[in-house]
Amino acid sequence: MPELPEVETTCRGIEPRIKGAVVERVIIRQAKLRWPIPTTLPHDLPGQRLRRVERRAKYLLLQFDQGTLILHLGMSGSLRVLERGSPPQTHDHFEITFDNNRILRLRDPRRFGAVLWTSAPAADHSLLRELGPEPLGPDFDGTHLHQTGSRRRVAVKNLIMNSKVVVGVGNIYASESLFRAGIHPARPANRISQQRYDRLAAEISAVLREAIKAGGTTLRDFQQEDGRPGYFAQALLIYGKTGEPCPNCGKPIKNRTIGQRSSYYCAHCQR
DNA sequence: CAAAGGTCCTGCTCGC
DNA sequence: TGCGAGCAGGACCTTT
Repeated sequence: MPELPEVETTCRGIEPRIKGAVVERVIIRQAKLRWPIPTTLPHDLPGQRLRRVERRAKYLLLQFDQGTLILHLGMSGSLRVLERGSPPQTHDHFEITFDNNRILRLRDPRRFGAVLWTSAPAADHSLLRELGPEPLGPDFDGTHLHQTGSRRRVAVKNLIMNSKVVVGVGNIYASESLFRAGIHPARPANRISQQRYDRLAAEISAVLREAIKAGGTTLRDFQQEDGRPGYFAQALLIYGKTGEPCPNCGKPIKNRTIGQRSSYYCAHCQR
């Protein structure tokens, strides 16, 4: 799925093409996503102007006159902006047609994504209220990780993938940042020094920034709003490279399951 | 049959 | 014993 860089790429891609436009029509083809898409949207959204497009964690927030549409891409979702008349395909579940003849269309084969509506401030929504800091924002650093990690015994990989600790770090970038920081993914969170957490925080921010620059990582489903893939897959150092030589020491890259997720690491370089 | 980029929810364990 | 925080596992769904 879309991790933070893919959602940010989508956010930046769709914003200039639909911001300021007025909704003409809303179609729900498949309401059964993670939660049902509110059936009131086709009635309530037309006539409202799209004021802002923002990202918080992996949620996209489309702020209209009367409230905010909260979108999540789940594991396999993507959003595209197409011209009016463009025919929908399989797994195209939801779309908004705007008065500038553009369609914002959600595709999500696995249907782990979500489309929700709130008329209150989006930050107060139950899905957003308890989220940790943005990894590219001012409240995220090694001290934050060190403090949160100090009372937990979970593997550090689980710590940084916990959205209450820091948002936006998914399975790919967790492996990448831990490799770059030289920290073993299974190391207990309470057995890592402040100094090493400083390094880890810096690597998390750096790898996310680099991935955003490349338009995200496409392994299979992800596409940018114009249909192109993301190009950061070529820059991955460790993710998905089981058995290949470590780019640092040459020893074979290992793979094991940590917290029910596949984890890639070099047993020699990461301690 | 297993695994794939997410994350909420439930129910258990642990320590005070 | 009770409580809250932390934690593991299950659930959701389709495609390869």
